[in-house]
Amino acid sequence: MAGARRERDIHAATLELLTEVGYDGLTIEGVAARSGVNKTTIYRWWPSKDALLGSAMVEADVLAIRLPDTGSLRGDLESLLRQIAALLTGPDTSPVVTALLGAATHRPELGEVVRRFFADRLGRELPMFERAVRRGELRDGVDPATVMDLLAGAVWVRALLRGQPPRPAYVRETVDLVLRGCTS
Amino acid sequence: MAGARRERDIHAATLELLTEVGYDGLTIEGVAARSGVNKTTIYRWWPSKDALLGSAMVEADVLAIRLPDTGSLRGDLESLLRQIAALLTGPDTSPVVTALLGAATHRPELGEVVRRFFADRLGRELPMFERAVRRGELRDGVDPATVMDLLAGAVWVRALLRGQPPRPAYVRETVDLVLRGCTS
Amino acid sequence: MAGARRERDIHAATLELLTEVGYDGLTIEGVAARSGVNKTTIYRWWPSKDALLGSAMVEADVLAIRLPDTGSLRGDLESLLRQIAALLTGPDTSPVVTALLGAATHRPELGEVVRRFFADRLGRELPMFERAVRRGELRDGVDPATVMDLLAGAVWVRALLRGQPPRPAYVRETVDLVLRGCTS
Amino acid sequence: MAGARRERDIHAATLELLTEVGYDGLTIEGVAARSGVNKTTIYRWWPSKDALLGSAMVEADVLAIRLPDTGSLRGDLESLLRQIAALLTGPDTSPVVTALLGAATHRPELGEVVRRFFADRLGRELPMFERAVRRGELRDGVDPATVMDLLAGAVWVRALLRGQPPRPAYVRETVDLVLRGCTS
DNA sequence: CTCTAACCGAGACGGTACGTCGTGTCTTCTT
DNA sequence: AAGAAGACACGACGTACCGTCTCGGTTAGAG
Repeated sequence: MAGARRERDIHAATLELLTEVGYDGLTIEGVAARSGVNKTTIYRWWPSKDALLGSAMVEADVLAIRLPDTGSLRGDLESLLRQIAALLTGPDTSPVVTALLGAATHRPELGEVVRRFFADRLGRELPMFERAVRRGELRDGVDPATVMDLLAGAVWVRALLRGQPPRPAYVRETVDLVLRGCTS
Repeated sequence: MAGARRERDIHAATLELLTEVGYDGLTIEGVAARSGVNKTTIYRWWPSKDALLGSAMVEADVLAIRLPDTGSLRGDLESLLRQIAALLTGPDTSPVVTALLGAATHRPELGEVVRRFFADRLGRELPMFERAVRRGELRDGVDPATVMDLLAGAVWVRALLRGQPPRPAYVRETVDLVLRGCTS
Repeated sequence: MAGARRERDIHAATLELLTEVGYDGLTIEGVAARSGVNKTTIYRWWPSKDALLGSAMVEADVLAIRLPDTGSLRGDLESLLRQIAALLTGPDTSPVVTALLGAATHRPELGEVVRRFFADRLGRELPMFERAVRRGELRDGVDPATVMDLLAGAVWVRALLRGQPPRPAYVRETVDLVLRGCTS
Repeated sequence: MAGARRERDIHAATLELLTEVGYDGLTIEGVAARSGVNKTTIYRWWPSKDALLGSAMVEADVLAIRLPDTGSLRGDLESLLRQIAALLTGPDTSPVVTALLGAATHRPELGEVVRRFFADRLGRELPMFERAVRRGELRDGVDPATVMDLLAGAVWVRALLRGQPPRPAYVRETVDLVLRGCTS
């Protein structure tokens, strides 16, 4: 049963190299060399580069988001969005996150990791919306998932497809627009 | 200046292979074999797989969107979103589009293609918003780019990150939510 | 000192595999799998594939020759040669024997096994020649070792280097030629 | 059509390494490194280690034998045998020759090389026997192939299986014995 | 209607990484 | 004491593409 003895070393090397050389520059041989482990050892435990990346990311909790509780939905959403924007643009996190999300579109293995993560995060965000409903900040019939799609999607499009880091003003603007739609 | 005599063949083979075997399965050698052209001929004209892909996609106008004019902003936006959703999920288009957008995150060359495309499309969408302003469907101070970020981003997140094809009801819901925010 | 408890199983598996897949196809891992023994167990008792092969062959007495006593040197030699030819060409024995003799040329360990075997067999053949001397079938000054070199060598060259199985007529011819030289 | 540009380098490296590290120590990667050629280049032209070895040996004419014409069959045969003995025991040639002959027993590809060589050499030796017949040194009904089998086989058995280099006295003894059988 | 420049095919190559197999070693746990 | 179980470093395997180079042909438009 057991598992790889040097798993931590291997995961660490994987993420280091990912940030340094990017998804395509990342090779199993490179990870082996960096982690001081033999190539075959990696193949023993992970069937593919993607599987390795996936487990490294899960273990490292790369996409971790602190769930805010600021007292208002507006504050909570702005906090969330700023964190997402930081993940997508921060020098440390951006290579890893974009690699993951980029590859997820054509790599079933990583797609699954991402889907699981999004489902899980949505579950953890629900209380935020429940608090908002109790405070009367949200009219009935608004699906939290849709709200998160809109806001996270906007930041994502801005940062990665338009190539414009989402600044605080932009975050406020999008949250404001969506919140108006959620109350009116 | 000129250009490759067999450019059309090569572009066609590129897109065919892209849909068949995906971004990573796509190789210059494969394109050469499929298009009946020698490998060196491809290298003569395109410095990289991404450059080739980029030019093939531009030429094929893969991301083409018909700009609607339905008489109402709601109708226009729903039409746009449905088209985007179709691109992201259609059996013919999805492999190409996701390959492009996935690779764009870590491939400067393709990122540039995407950014240019988005900027251009936004420009072509502006008249739609100007008509809406004239019709009084949009309060002042709403940035069309932000609206498109929100809506396109939501569809994108749904389709590619959550793995749930955006159905018509979802499209209506998001447009409704955003439009409420645009008028209130 | 002791010895492996499962030595017989291991030896059996070794020879089976040798006949099935040949010298180069024979692997320690294969022997372990076939004999139901752990790889480390084999390494505990034999330092190398060759050592294992050597001991398996010695134990199995693969090169065993019945020493004939037909009443005449001609009959004795023909009997011996036929046995050698059978060893070199028989479907069961040939893979083992040729593996051993082939490897002996560049594997000290197996070379030693072979040399010991040849020396031993010569010793057991000597009485045959002594009987012949007593019967006056052999002039003085003929070295039995040379006679055996000539005859065994001829069969060996035929069978393995020329790729022509030595037929009975051939055996008779060579024995006749050498015997003429031994009496004249 | 063409062929490998660096064929000579590769063949040279092959034979050098064969003498230095033996048949089993010889690797394609080693040959590539020694010859300054890339591994794939070797695989482009030779499907296996054996094929490479075979062509290297054919080209190098490793088993070359000068055909003597001393005026007597005895002289011719002694010359031949001394050459064979030298091939089998000389510091330069022995590794190559024993590797070839050892591997020939279980490597079809090399077996074919050896068989072709022996057939060819026998053809070139025939005139020697025809001269002997004309001189009356050979009775009718003696097959030259058998004579060569006996003599070459004896030297071979001595050198490689008994591990005793065949000295001149031994060569004379075997030739004498066989020649007696050929005339009586 | 040629001639010349642009383009192409072919063949060979050095190179990186792949994913696999087998080696021989080591430690720990089980009879 | 012997063996089973599992992890490992290591070396080589044979393969796929990469990107580059040289050489010799083909094509097609400008003179």
